[in-house]
Amino acid sequence: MLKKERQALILREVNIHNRVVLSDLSNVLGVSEDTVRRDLQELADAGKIVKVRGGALSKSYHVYSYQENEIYAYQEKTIIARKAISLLRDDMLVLISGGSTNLEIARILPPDLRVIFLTVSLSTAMQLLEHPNAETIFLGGQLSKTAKISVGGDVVAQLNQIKPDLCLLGTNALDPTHGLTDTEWEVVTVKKAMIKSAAKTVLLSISEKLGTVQKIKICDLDEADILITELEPDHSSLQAYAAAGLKIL
Amino acid sequence: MLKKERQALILREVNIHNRVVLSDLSNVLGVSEDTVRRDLQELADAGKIVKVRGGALSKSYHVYSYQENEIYAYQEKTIIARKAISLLRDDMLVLISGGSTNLEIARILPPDLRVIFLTVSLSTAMQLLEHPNAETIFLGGQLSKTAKISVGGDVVAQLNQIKPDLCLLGTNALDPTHGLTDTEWEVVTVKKAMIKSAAKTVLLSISEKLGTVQKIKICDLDEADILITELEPDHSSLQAYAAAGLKIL
DNA sequence: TCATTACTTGCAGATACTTGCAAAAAACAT
DNA sequence: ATGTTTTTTGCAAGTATCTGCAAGTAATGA
Repeated sequence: MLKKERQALILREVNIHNRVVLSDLSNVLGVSEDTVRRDLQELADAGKIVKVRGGALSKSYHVYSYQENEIYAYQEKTIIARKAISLLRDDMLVLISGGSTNLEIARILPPDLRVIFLTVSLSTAMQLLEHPNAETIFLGGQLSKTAKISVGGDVVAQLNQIKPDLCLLGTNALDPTHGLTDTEWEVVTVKKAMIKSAAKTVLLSISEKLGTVQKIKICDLDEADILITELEPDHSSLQAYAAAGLKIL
Repeated sequence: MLKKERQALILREVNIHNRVVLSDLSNVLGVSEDTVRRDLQELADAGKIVKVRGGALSKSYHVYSYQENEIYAYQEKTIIARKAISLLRDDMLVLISGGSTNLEIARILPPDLRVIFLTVSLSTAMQLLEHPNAETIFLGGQLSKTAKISVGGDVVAQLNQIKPDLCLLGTNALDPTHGLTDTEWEVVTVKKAMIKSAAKTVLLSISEKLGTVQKIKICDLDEADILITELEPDHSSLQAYAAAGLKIL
C-alpha cells in the first residue's frame, strides 16, 4: 500500500468517526504502529487532524475554542482567576457559574488539580472539558438564551440536593448597601440557589462593577464569604466590603 | 510496445483503479522500472495523474486532501439536515443528540419553527440557543470529555421520564446485520436510552458510514424507525436497510 | 508508588528515486 | 540503403525516503 493511500484512508476514518485508535489502524492497514504514528503526525502537521495520545481526533471536535482577545478586561480577569484558583484543593466539589471570569478560571486551571466541578453554564462546561483531571457535571434544565445557563425549578431542585465546598460566582453588580444584584429573574433564581447550596461562596468581580446596582436582588453581602477583585486586598475601595463581613482576596 | 501505448495503458489503469504500483506496471508492460517511472513522471507533469513514491494515484483520489478544512462532508450533511427538518412540526418535543449533522440541523433550522428540544450535547445546545423560537432543555449529568455529552445514570433516568415525539440520532456506524454500533460504552448507554424513550427514532448517517461497524452495539436496526442519508431513498445501497424495516428518507 | 502503555530517538535495511551515461531503437535526411 | 541525429531505454552509482526495531523516556491509570 502506498503511503498517500494509507494517509487518505486514515483521514477518511477520522472524518467519519471523529476518532481513530493507533493500534486499530496498525492492524487494519497492515503496517507497524510506528508507521501509523508517523502518518498521524504528518496529517497533524498538515493541520488535517488533531493528534492525541494513542490516536487522533477530527478537527471539528475543537470547534468552540477559546478566543482570549475577545474578552473585556482580560488582564484583570486573569488576576482574579489566579486568586480564585488558589482556593481550590484536590477532591473539592466546586460549583461554578458562567461569565468570562469563570471561563478564564477554567482555562488556566493547573492541569494536575483534581476537582469535581458542577456548573450550569454551557461555555464554562465546554472549557472545563479541556482539563485533563477535572470532572465536570452539568446541572441540566431549561436553557436561557441570553445567559446560556440552565434555569428553572429543576436546577434549583438539584442544587438543593448537593452541598458543594465552594461556589465561584461571577457577579454582575455589587454594592455595599444593595448587595448582589442582577438583571434577569431566572438567573437570579439560580444564583440564589447556588449561594444557598454551597458551604462557601466566592464572589468574582472586576473593580469596575463595585458600587453598581442592577434591578433584581440576589442577596446581601453577608450571605457570601469571599470577594475577589483584581485589586490588592487593602485597596481603599474594598473597605466597605470588608466591613460588610466579606473576606477580601 | 510504443511509449504512447504504454502511457495510454497506464492512464487507463489509473483511471479505473485509482492507483498503480510501479513494480506491477514494470512486470505487466515488460519494461524496466526506470522506464515506467519516467512514464509516470511524464503523465504527472502533464497533470493527468498524481505521482507518489512507489506508484501513482488518480487526480480525483487526491482531491481528498485539498478540499478539507470545513466540516467533513458538509454538502451531504446539509442535505441530511434538510430532510430531518422536514419531519419537524410546531410544538413537537424533539430529542437531539450530538455530532456535526445535528449541529447543522440546529444551524439551518427555520426561524419560525417552534419546537422544544431536549439534548445531551453541549455543542448542539450552544447552537440551538441561537434559534429565536426553539426552546432548549439540557439533560444534565456527568460530562464525557471525548463526546462532550452528558452520560451516566442521571441522564438515563431523566430520559426514562419523558416521551419525546422524535429522536434525531447522529450515528457513528451502521450496518444491516450488526445494527447500530459506537465506540464508547457511556455514549452507547445514553443512545440506548434515547432510542427507548422516543416515540420515533430517526437515524442520521452519511452514506460513507453505511456498512461500517464499531466495537459496541447500541441496537438492531428494527428498533429505529427512519433512516436519513444524503442519497435518494431508492438508492441501491439502502435496500438492505429498507428490508430491515427502516423507512428511508 | 508501580506497571502499563505510548512516545521519542537513533539506526539500519529496504525500497524508491536521481543523475549520468552508453547502447539500442526510432526518426530523419541524403 | 546508409549514415546521422534524436529519442528512448536500461544500467550503475549515489542519494533520499520509508519502515520497522530497539532502547530509553514520558505519560497514564490503578
